Amino acid sequence: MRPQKVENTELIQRLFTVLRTKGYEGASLNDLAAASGLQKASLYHRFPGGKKDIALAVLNHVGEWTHNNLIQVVQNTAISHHQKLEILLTNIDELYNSGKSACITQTLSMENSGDLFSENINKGTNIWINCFIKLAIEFGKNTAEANDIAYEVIVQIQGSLILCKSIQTTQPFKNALNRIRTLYTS
Amino acid sequence: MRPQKVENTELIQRLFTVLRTKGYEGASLNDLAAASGLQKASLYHRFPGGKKDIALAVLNHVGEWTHNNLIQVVQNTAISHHQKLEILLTNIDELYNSGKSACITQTLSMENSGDLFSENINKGTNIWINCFIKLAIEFGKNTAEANDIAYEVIVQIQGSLILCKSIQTTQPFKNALNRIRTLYTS
DNA sequence: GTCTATAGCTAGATAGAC
DNA sequence: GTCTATCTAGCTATAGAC
Repeated sequence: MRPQKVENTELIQRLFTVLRTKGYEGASLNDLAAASGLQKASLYHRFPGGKKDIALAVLNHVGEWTHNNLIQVVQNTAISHHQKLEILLTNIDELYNSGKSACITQTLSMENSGDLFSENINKGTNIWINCFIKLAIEFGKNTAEANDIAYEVIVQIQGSLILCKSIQTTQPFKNALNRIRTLYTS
Repeated sequence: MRPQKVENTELIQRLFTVLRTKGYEGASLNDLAAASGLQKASLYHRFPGGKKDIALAVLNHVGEWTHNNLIQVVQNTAISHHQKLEILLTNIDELYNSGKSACITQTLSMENSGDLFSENINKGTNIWINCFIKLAIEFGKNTAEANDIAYEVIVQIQGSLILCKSIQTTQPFKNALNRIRTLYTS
């Protein structure tokens, strides 16, 4: 076989960037091809199902990120829950570029594209929530409190990202991360 | 002149519904025409600038809603600030269909469409924020507190709407409205 | 003011050479 | 595995009758 022009992880990373900024309908195959460094037809070779497959691969990639950067941190028995919280906040800050980048969940949840990915997004969101519940339990919260905290974490992240884009500053996202810390430590 | 087949406010209301659910790129002129009850060419007569004009008219309509349902309530000298808060919460609940409908700000802020509407969205968001600041002042908060509360209101609304769509329940939005009440009354 | 018809283009997707 | 060339369908937008 011929050698791959662009390595798989790098390829998906580039496609991820386009989809999170332009959205599913807004990102054309020309956009995706240009950003990926491949031609359209080559993208179809890598993702036979076309644009839908590309988006699913990107969502899958985000799932792996979650596993490596959230789940494994919370499951790590070698560090304290305070350390876990700080690592999670750092990783989330990095994922969203300190508030400069949008969340792929938001850009793939319009009605047209939404039907294609809603199940995927639903599961992904619940994985995040369970992660934050588990951490809250470690902080000594009871089940009801832990649930509330976890949902509030998602609200803070998603809401602040929207606000950052709307008023073009990253301050709300930084505030949100601090608020999340307070949810656990108070 | 011929009579209008669809009255202006009603027309914009219908177009608003399509854009908030499908987004700017996701809503085609065929979609917009079908939902409006007019043909494409008739839409161009009403909105000579095409799709962009339609979206701007919809945003303008939301601006009027804000004026009537938020600003005027806060400026009303005949009612207490507690009453104002409750009326605002009721109106917001209605605007977003108790958490079932998305926010137009979110659906029009992708990169492609975003450049067209970012100034409009920025201004609109700031009007909401100023509204909530003013109310917080009436509740006896100082300037810094009032600012924090106002930004937090936006985060709660936007974040909970995203969460509702992601996990397909409206509970987070209802919780958000209660949390907003607590921000003011505690 | 609304309509049918259509222009001109770009979208997603495929065929086949290398 | 990647490419150029191309297909068809859908898109935004316009022309012109009523």
